[in-house]
Amino acid sequence: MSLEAGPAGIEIELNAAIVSVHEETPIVAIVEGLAQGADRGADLLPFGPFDPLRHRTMETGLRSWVLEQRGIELGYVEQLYSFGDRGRHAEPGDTGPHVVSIGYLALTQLPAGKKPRAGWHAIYDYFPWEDWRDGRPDILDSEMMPRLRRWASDRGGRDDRNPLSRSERLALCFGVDPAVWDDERVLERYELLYEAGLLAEALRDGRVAANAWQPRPILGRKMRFDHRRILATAMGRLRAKIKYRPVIFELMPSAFTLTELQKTVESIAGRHLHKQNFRRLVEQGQLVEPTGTNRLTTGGRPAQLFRFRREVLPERPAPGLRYAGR
Amino acid sequence: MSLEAGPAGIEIELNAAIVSVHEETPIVAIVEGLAQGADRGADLLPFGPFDPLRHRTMETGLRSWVLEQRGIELGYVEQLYSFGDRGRHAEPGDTGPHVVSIGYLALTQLPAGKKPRAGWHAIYDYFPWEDWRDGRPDILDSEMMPRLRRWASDRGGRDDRNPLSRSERLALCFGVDPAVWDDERVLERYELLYEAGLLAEALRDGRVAANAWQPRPILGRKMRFDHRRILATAMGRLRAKIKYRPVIFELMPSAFTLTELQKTVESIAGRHLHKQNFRRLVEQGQLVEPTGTNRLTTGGRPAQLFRFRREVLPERPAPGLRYAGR
DNA sequence: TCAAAAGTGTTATCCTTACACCCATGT
DNA sequence: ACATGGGTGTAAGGATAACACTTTTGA
Repeated sequence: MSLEAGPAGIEIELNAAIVSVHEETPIVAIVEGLAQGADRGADLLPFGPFDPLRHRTMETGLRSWVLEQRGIELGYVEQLYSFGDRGRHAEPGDTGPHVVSIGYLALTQLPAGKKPRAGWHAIYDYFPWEDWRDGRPDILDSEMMPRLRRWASDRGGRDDRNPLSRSERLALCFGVDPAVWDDERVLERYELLYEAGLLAEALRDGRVAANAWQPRPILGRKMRFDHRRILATAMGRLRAKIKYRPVIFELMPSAFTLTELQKTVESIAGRHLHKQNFRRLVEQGQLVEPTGTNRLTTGGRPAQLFRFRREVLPERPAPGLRYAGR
Repeated sequence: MSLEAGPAGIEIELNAAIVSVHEETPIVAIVEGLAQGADRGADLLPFGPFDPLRHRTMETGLRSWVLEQRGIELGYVEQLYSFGDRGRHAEPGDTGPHVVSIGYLALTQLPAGKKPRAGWHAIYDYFPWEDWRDGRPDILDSEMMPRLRRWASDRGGRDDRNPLSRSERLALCFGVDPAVWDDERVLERYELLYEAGLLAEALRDGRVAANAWQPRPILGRKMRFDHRRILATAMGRLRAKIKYRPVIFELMPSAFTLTELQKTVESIAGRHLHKQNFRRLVEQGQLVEPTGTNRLTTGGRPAQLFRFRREVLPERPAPGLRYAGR
């Protein structure tokens, strides 16, 4: 897809974080270990060029090559962010066109009953600190917090251009002291880890020199370039969005039990929810309606099956108000 | 900035919706009436190319030409969205490189006491239906709703690929019947108006033929290309954001009264807020602290002056929760 | 003393959180 | 019968929404 665009030519690369949930595990479509150069062996998100001659919009372009490459017909697709950072993408000595990356979040269900083979990977393998369903992840206290605290007290704890001090940011992102862990801040945590030099990709970008006190700069499974950043953006956006838009149903089959729905939300949110409150929320949000049938294979009492109630969309103003009416 | 990139060459255009508030009126920086071709006489947002050879990131590029062009040192800057639609930008017969537009929201204060002369314009002149501070805008019932209802019942009220019917979308966007007016849906309203052919730019894009029953397709002040769309995105994002991030203080001087703060929020939200509830919100959100001084020129009882309490950032998880703890 | 705007007090209501408990099935 | 998950009732606490009222200045 190299178009010989001259020294300052620009190419658009579309990157897709295609998210699904399989057996209570959020997974993402990847291309395994094909990255070259400094990122050899790292995973990639599916990506492709935007060719304005073939596709009217970037989203149709993305849908089309995802279908070709992976055989996936995407439903929900949302643009996340565009990056144009020089040096981020290029190999040393690279003279090719400059690449602007545009990240997308897509949600899909796996073909029912199909086990995700190669081509998918558990998202929390890339962000082990984000899954609190079995309590606070050990890696936080054993590997991360000590190094982060050292980073926070380094250089006077201040960075240029940032109104917050390093330790304020640390507290905010990682829920220290008065602050609490906010599951939506996936990207902010990723960026702080990147700045603090705790991620492999920070080294390859030459952003942080390998320090004596940072012997193991690799946290989580390796991923190429800014692809892990795009995935972090996707997870943060998804966690935020399920709170005020019914996107979770993009990840559900057409009929499901309330427990299955809750488990799916929990897998995305990375934490447990209170059963009854969750049910009340779903119920009084009028998000679902019973199908009238039961699931008998629960291992206990049979569970009612529900379906998504599309009518909520025109009905409710979408929760999430702050300042109130008058 | 034309780089001769070949037939399929791509250029990145950065567009800035630079928003401020002057005397309870939200305003935006514009370039007046300089658009050419089909949009002659329409206003433009400030824009400039992204040159990866000069700027490491797109945001620094944007900051730099905004400073050059307008002498504005931007504080808060946020990327909104990237558009690559073919035909949207080009003149008929155009053979130049394809342009991908990236929209940004920036917030700034006017130099104190300075009247915004040329170069700024009231945002609600572009979206007269968005300002509900003096009650429901007349234009809705006199000009818009009749035409929108006709559009909704046209063609069986259904569009391909959209799960909602036209009248459902109309109700949702414009607060018909059970639905209420949601101030955040600025972009959705804009897009619906565009689809329904009520905006001048829909005609120029050839999307909607001029119909007999649509004699006046011009609502609001004219703006070039997709610039009004970018501005709509910016307003929607800003209205949403002030509810869970303290960005409103980017629009305030360093000291202000609570009433001034409320008026500023109201000007952005496009509606009135309950005085006391607003104060309680600010107070128990611990967003401000008294400076100890008063403003005596209120026209009535002097008002306490406050300043933004930066410490809220590390303290509060940022309001806006949906599913709850445990 | 009166207009104008700042700044409370108080209540009804709803939503959130969490407690504990009951129900229907397979083994 | 009992283990296993499905499925409720209800009450305490807090946030919200709306009432109307008092205070302090300038003219």
